[in-house]
Amino acid sequence: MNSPLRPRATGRVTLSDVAQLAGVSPITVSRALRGERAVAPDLVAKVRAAADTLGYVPNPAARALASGQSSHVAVLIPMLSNALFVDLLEALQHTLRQAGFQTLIGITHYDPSEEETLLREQLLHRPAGLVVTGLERTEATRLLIAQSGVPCVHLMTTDAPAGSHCVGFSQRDAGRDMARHLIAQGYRRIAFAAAQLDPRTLQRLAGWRSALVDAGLYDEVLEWLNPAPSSLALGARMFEQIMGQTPPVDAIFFCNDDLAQGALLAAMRTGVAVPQRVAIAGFNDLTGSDQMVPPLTTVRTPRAEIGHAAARMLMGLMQGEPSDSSAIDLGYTLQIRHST
Amino acid sequence: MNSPLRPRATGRVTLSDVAQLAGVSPITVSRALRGERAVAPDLVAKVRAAADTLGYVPNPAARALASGQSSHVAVLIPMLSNALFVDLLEALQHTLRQAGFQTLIGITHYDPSEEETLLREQLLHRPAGLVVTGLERTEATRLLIAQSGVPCVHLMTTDAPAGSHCVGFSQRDAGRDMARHLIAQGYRRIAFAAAQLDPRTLQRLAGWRSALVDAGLYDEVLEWLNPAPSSLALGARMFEQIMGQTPPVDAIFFCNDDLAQGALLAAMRTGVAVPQRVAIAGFNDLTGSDQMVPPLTTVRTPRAEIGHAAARMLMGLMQGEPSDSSAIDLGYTLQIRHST
DNA sequence: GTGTCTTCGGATAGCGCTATCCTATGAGAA
DNA sequence: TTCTCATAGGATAGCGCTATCCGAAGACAC
Repeated sequence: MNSPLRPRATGRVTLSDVAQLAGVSPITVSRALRGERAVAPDLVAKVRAAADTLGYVPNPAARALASGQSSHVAVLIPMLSNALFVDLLEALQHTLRQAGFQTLIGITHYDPSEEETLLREQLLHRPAGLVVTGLERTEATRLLIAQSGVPCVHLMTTDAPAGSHCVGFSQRDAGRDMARHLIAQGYRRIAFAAAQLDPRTLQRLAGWRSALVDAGLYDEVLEWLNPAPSSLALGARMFEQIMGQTPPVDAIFFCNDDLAQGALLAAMRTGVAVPQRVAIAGFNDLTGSDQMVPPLTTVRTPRAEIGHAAARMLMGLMQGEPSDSSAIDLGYTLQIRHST
Repeated sequence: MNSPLRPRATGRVTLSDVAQLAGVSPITVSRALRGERAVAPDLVAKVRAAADTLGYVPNPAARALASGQSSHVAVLIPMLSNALFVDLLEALQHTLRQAGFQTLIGITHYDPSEEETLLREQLLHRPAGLVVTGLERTEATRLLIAQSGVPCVHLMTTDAPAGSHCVGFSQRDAGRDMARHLIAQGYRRIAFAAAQLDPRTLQRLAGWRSALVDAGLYDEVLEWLNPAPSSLALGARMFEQIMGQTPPVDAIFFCNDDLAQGALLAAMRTGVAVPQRVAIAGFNDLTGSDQMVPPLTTVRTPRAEIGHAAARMLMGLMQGEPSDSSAIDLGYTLQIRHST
């Protein structure tokens, strides 16, 4: 009596097997298992039991083909060598995985055209959801996202344009608050040193600038902007350049901890006393910043929380939860240590 | 005349559209595009042209369903917060992407049972290939890999069991060579400090041990093993513990750069002269190690090369390239700097 | 009792591709 | 000439699931 009708070519347990065992039609099994439509409770139980006995697992490819939608979520982030995004990604993936979604990671290297390429590739796979970083992208990319109809969440920002969804915090406010902290500490020539110059960095710059302008301390020669990628080595180099400036700066706010750590090490090498001669502040509170000598003052950003929140928000959108546009602001905290 | 037969529900360009335009049957299009079987050159050209005009892109789900195989490669690595694996992954993904494969990343957190769970999940998606880290895993995992029939490459190791494929270098030899370097430098009480205690760390330990035994310098109290995850903070803590030991050690070989960097910072905080009072060596040559004060002596490991080689090897296997078992040894280089 | 509406199980028909078998054609051997 | 046999295109039949339409059965009002 063992399924004389179906030789079952691939050897895998299919929906029909479960249906046969449970004594219902395949479509009922599909519905019972997905909870897609009302199915009588006793039938659901019977189907579940049958699925368990047979060890049934749905075939994602078949599901994707029939429904026109995969269980993939494409995530586009600038870099994995930035610990910030690693933490974010782990949180995101963790939450999505529990709901049965696979995470596909694309690394844009801060390049909008690379982002566009990656997005096109990912869209072919009809992802169920999309997570992108920031708001700056090519017009074509924006259009692709909009026209694809795939729910999309933007990371690391809070100013959502109409119809879009964000999770992050205000980079600008964070930059301003750190600058204010330095001003409150009595520093008067506070440089801002940045690399990569991605949009979020520039927002921090804007925040720093507004604080300095408000305090009447702004001077454009205090802006040190370098488009090269961030690294400890670059931080060290920039530190040495900035220290050569006259009149001398008494504090440097680096746009991220990598640069700040490099600067701290350079200070040590060259015997510059921190924070006596010059104060140093960073951004992100990466691992190790608390271990520096002296421990680095920085801005703690809620990376894991952003990841979790983004995942939850996306899952809401994917379930068709209506929501015109929304932004979740998860804030930040100044982490004052001894380098300022 | 515009395809009166096919209302084309989804609106996407399908294989049949291309077939119609090219004036051949769908299966011929499939074959021409994949190069799966001999197709007349002029037909191939015609099909290619038709596909280009229509902007045809294959549907991965349909392909996966029909062929029973997806274009995914599952990659299981222990951690993304370890820069080593980030570099590896980027290289791997880069090479695989060019060949049209999607990379699905699973993070095991150095936990064999988590690896098993992840593998089961991934196998449901019938990946075309599999990349795993190291050789240590549960028996069930090993069996799953073997029975799945999915081509698999093992990273970061060179001693391949029969029928398996590896890309890496000899962790043991690298550990031994660093120990020998320290011995040659005149150090006599050389500690080995390790965290996480994953198999690769233990192989480095074995290498260190053999070098010390050979030199008659081995003493088991020189082994400092801590199962906690590696971090700068832990490196600092271990450094302080080790420095309290009598008779005093004159060199410490840390199993990775995170610990070593933490130790270097701790040395600076506590005013311990490196390398005069104690030499410090690390492993992996992570970014920043050259920026430390003093610059860290370490072992440069070919992470990106391993990623590329693994991708190429896997693609060979996926194309059915016969190969009983193989191992690619990409070596390592001692990176001698001023901390020793 | 009849009509309307809701609820829930099933039949049917694909989703877009590939595996497999089949057939037409022409080359080469006997 | 006749019989292989290799070559290359096509017809057919799914892969395993879900969308969609249908209809039976019960609830409720009039």
